[in-house]
Amino acid sequence: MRIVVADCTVNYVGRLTAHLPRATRLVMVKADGCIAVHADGGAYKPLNWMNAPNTLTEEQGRWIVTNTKGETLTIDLHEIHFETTIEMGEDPGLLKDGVELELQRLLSEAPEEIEPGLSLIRREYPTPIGPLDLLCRDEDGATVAIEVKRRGEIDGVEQLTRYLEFLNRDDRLAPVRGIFVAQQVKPQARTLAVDRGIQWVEVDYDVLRGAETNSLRLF
Amino acid sequence: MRIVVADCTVNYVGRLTAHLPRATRLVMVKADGCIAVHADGGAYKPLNWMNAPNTLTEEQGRWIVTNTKGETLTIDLHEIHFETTIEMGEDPGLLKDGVELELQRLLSEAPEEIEPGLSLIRREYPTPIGPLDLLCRDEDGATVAIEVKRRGEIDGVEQLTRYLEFLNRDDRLAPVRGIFVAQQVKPQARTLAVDRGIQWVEVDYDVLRGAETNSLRLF
DNA sequence: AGTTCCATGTCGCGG
DNA sequence: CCGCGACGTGGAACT
Repeated sequence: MRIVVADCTVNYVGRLTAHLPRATRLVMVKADGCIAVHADGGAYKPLNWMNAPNTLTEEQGRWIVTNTKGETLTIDLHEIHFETTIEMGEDPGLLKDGVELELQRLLSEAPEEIEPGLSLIRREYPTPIGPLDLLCRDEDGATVAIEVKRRGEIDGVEQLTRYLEFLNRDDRLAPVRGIFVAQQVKPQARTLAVDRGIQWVEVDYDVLRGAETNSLRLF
Repeated sequence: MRIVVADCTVNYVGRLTAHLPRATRLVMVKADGCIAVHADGGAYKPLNWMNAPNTLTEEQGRWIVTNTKGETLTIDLHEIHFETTIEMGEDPGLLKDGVELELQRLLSEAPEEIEPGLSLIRREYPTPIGPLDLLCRDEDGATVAIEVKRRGEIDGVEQLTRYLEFLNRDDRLAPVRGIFVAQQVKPQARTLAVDRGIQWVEVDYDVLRGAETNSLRLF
């Protein structure tokens, strides 16, 4: 990794046009070739950047970075305050736990947390427009399509609507009703869901994990 | 800005749980207090981070960063290879040009570029599911709902469809027809729009800017 | 390569 | 501060 702190002017021309007036900033060049220009504030996002793969051309005090999509990042280095290059080696990578897939797994093991009497038919039920998160049966034997999100927004309701349209054409399943499940369902998503005749349910991640722990304790 | 290159182990507990095994990485602490841990690859996004505002506690070889939401980032620094602190001063900020809002503004000032005879009723017209970009009246006095995108894709057509559903329930406005406007309308979006009885129009950003310049020249 | 969809999304604006 | 939508969204998984 190469680190340069310098007074610089930056211009980006590509999906939009952006300009950075002269100031002191950190320019970071990673081993994969990606470049980021950071100010001393403003969260982790750089002011300007160019992802790999790209081509870096170094002229007299000017770096020109281009990619295959015809985007260009030009960095004029007026005065370099500091520069170093450090060998870091491969990174073993990040381990994550607690994202949407995990929520789906927990719910597939405890569908009654969504609605009493609900039982799982299949997780990731395949349809021509993609897999439905959970296909269930309710206590009356009717089919229920469930879309799981961490945060429930309008997009998710649209997605479930498309699944329902398709599933209701299958005579072996129809009529199918939908439940939109999320840790938090946004007001607009609620409005749209109700308008479409879709129920929405909020679930608590910690409660679900607790439920799992409890059921494991039974063994 | 403080820059530390070190062998480190990192743990994040918050919206999810994440763990980084020991390896050499760059730790960046900005003036506003935000912290980012970068590997030597993987685009501009850090492996782990904590935005400002937060509290950094430094113990013996261990940094503990917490924020008001109860999230915690723990960085164990096993061996520091390099460290420096640099004063950068305020950044004058980024100047952008060519994004959606600008396009919407230009069109609100020249709706006839979308369709001859069109006049603006209101920009950002409020509806229960969000603001409609432009509400207009055509030369016959009929209401027209307009959704503006930089790149016209299916999502945008879906969005306009939802607005039309709601607007057409309002007797003071109905019947309302829709026009989908973008610099470029993708084939799939065109198909869906036509299928829904929605017109689509491509506009040229440079022409719109030219139109603005011309109208300014009249004064 | 193109498409779809998640994300500790982040960011900015308006209520 | 919350809600909402754009973003040079980025990035990964899958076709």
